[in-house]
Amino acid sequence: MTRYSISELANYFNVTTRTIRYYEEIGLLKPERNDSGYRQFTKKEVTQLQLIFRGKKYGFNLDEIKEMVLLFDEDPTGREQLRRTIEYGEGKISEVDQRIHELQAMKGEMESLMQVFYDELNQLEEDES
Amino acid sequence: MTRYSISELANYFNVTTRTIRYYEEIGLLKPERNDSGYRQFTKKEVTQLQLIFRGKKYGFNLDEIKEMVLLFDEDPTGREQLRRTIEYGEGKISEVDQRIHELQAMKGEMESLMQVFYDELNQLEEDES
DNA sequence: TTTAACATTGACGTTAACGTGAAGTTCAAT
DNA sequence: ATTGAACTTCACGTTAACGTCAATGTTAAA
Repeated sequence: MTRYSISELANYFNVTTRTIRYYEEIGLLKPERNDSGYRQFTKKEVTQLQLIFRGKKYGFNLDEIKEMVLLFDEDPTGREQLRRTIEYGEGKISEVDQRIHELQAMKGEMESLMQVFYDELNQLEEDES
Repeated sequence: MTRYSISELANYFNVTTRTIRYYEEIGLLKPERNDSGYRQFTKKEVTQLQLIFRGKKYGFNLDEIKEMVLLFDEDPTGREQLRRTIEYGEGKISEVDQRIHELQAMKGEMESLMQVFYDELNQLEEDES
């Protein structure tokens, strides 16, 4: 199994090592250590970091992201636990869906604001002829 | 023309008056004042605040939002200025579009992560019969 | 006309998300 | 064996985006 050092990951994700250490500090990651105390990252942490940076980019804060990461980290055992996990996960997915819709609304708004400028420009070009 | 007080707007947008004052501090708003120095908000500021809160919700910081607000605030006069404004605006719109796509990707990823839980639950229900 | 609810400007406090040394340890290469 | 790069853990510093007083002025209603 491939192991990565902290600076390899920092380079890959274009962040500093401090950022990754901070994520461990607040419980977002729990990488293994080797005999001398160095962090050993695996594919699992890479996946988690991907989720983290995606989430950050779209306005979720680290506390919300933590909930998501932990959700997909533990395996819920037992029907009831599974059902709760699924319910929570569906809630998060519909939150994302909500954001998509509002972003689309925002885009529409910006486009209609732009329309004013388009009209003005057309007016100017017409006057020229 | 209808005028609004600072607390009317704060109530409407569900923020504190401090927030709105802060937005004026950093140049996001420039409301008129009456004789006694009270801020007088009009429809213009309402529109700007709408843009601000939308933007914030979707990961833009106040500096980026400031650029957008100022963009739709000034009337660019002259062909060249107008063209540059349109070009900039289109860039911003495609940034929003980009975010929409990535959010959709995120949603897809979360759904496939959930699939694992669905399968496990089905497995458990089957075992029961 | 006084009282309560609003407004104003400072100005210092707070929190999230890191930045930035310092002081020491480990490892790979010369 | 030594050097330099990369790692470790403190621990204090920084910035954005407000929160939270304090001291004072304004206004509408009783």
